[in-house]
Amino acid sequence: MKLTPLAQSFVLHFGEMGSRWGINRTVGQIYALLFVSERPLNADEIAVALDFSRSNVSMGLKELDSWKLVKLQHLPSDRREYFSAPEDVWLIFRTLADERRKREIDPTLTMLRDALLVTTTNPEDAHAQQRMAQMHELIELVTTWFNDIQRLDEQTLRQLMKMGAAAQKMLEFKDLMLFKKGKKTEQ
Amino acid sequence: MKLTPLAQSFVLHFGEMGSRWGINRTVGQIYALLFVSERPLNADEIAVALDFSRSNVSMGLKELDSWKLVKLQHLPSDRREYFSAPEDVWLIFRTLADERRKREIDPTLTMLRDALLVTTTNPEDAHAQQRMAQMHELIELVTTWFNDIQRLDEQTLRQLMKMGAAAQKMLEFKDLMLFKKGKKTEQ
DNA sequence: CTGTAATTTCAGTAATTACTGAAATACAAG
DNA sequence: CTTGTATTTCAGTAATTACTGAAATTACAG
Repeated sequence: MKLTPLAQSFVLHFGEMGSRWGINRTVGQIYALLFVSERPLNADEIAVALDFSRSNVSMGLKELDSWKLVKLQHLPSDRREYFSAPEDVWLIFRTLADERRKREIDPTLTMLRDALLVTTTNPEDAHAQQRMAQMHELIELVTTWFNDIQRLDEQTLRQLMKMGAAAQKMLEFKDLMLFKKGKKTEQ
Repeated sequence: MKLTPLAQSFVLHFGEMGSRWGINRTVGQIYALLFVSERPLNADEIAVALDFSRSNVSMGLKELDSWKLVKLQHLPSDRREYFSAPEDVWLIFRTLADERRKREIDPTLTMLRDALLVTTTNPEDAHAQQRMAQMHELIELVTTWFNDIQRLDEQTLRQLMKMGAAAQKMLEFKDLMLFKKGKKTEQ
């Protein structure tokens, strides 16, 4: 298995970018390789293509698996495990977003909620709590919204995004629609 | 400068979470401290409060500055520089999102565009390019949209987000509104 | 079962990243 | 200019994280 220069540069780029996230170089490269590959690859093929040790590949795949980013399958009369990235880039995006929320946002929300429950007399703490409340509200709002958006089917999502700034215009029309008709106003 | 247990746990949490991003523990803690602080702090105060070396604080502040996340000011008849986090959490959020886009998304878009310009005969490369095109389209769509959304003023944004899943409902009404009236349909 | 191929684990080591203290620089005030 | 205080830089070191090869474990065909 030899990489073409095109695939090579894609893979290397993802290795670099990987480091800018929490994800490491190895994992980034492995995923990039699976992503552009025409067919599922087994661990040895990956190790050869990227020139990593077999065990490093094993650990990388385990990591990707924990992110639910790889599909695992077997080929007829071949005991080895074959890995691939999902065809659907939207699915990949959602999976990534979900997993990152779980790991990077949820713990913070929990911490903030706990901190806000503490009763305090100290004016310094009172201010800190006020700040935490602001942060909590923002995060909650953004993640809930993002969550809602994410649930939409791809077609709708695509339309929604293509509309982009038109969203504001829609909001101006909001009152003309169902929302204000007898229902209590938002915010 | 002595931290209360409440501030302490907030600061420590941000140190930990920092590592899950690219940002390091020191920088995370410094920002958390500035965020909850009632008043701007100078570098020495930060060093004492967090028990870091003065030079480490200097580097951390430099890093935060490169993210445009801190405000710098001087107090009357005090030569030292005082740092603070913006009051407005939305502003912080936007700044963070902008900067992350610049650092983590834009380089990838550039790489993808370059890779897609390469003309190739190889069927392996053809497939790789197809995959890269999918990825490129997705990223472009999501970031453009996010960009548009971000430009809205806070009030509108807040409404928009509170509506959440109602967005889908709005889309169903789309055709009743201006959009289809003589204009070419999207997508 | 047994034997073999596939995979994972893990202790040791390499590589990277974070942090410190000392020295250099900046600059306001006399 | 000189002095004193604030800040940054940077070389060396500490701490963390990534990676490897060997050994252990697992999977499964015969």
